[in-house]
Amino acid sequence: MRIATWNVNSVRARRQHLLDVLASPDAPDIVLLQELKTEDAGFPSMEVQAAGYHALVSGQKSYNGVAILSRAKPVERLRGLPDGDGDSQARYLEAEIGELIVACVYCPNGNPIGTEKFAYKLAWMERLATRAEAILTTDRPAVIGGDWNICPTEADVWDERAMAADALCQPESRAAWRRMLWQGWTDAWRTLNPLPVPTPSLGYTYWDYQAGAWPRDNGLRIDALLLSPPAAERLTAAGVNRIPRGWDSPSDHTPAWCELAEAA
DNA sequence: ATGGTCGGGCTCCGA
Repeated sequence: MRIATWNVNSVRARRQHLLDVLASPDAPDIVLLQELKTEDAGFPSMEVQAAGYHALVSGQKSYNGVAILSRAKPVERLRGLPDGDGDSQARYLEAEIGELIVACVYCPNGNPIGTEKFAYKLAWMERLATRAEAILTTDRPAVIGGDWNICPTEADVWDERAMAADALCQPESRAAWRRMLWQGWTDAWRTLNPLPVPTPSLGYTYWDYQAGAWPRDNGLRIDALLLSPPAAERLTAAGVNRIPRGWDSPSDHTPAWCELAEAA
């Protein structure tokens, strides 16, 4: 079973790119999408269904928005993190697909640091950690995947100094990431590409639109799939599909994926 | 060289 995550930066602008990914020979069985930037009505449900996928969509006008696509029918478990106190940002969607629990996250960016946006980022990650702990206690195979807007380590960025003031690379952001690992989540890509890696850029999933970041390969690894222990036991492969980032008018992110063996 | 580029929706915000 192949599971992918992809921040499409507007599903309407990237409709054909999405359909091309879904129609490829190595298309994932489950796809987690972020930054739909549209209400549910703007999601290309008919075309996605015609491509062979069910879709759960949590859209929002202009900003955010997440979706879970699956060849097998997903059953919704949760829409939005608990304890949001009126939080209306569409950043979390959780479902079960058979025994597998799947959560799609679009974690807050948090820039610029020192503002309420950064405080919101950290508070949101706290709420996510609480939910993640609850998922772990089910002892079921589970995946939390998405755009984490956190660069986990210096090895996950092309130039640590250039990003030193960025919310994605702050110690508090990285601590929020490590907390997930300490809970017991396995970073699929990093586990199969342990440090030190010969070519760190093979893990990059995001390249800024500006300053020639893509042709210079000035990227970051900020999109990732975390596996609960029963899912991690089944991990057989992980990778980044760089091809869509090279298409015309691309998203600034490209899909990251992992492969789980079928349950014994 | 302290810039640059996207998408959405509207004259600016978020990334």
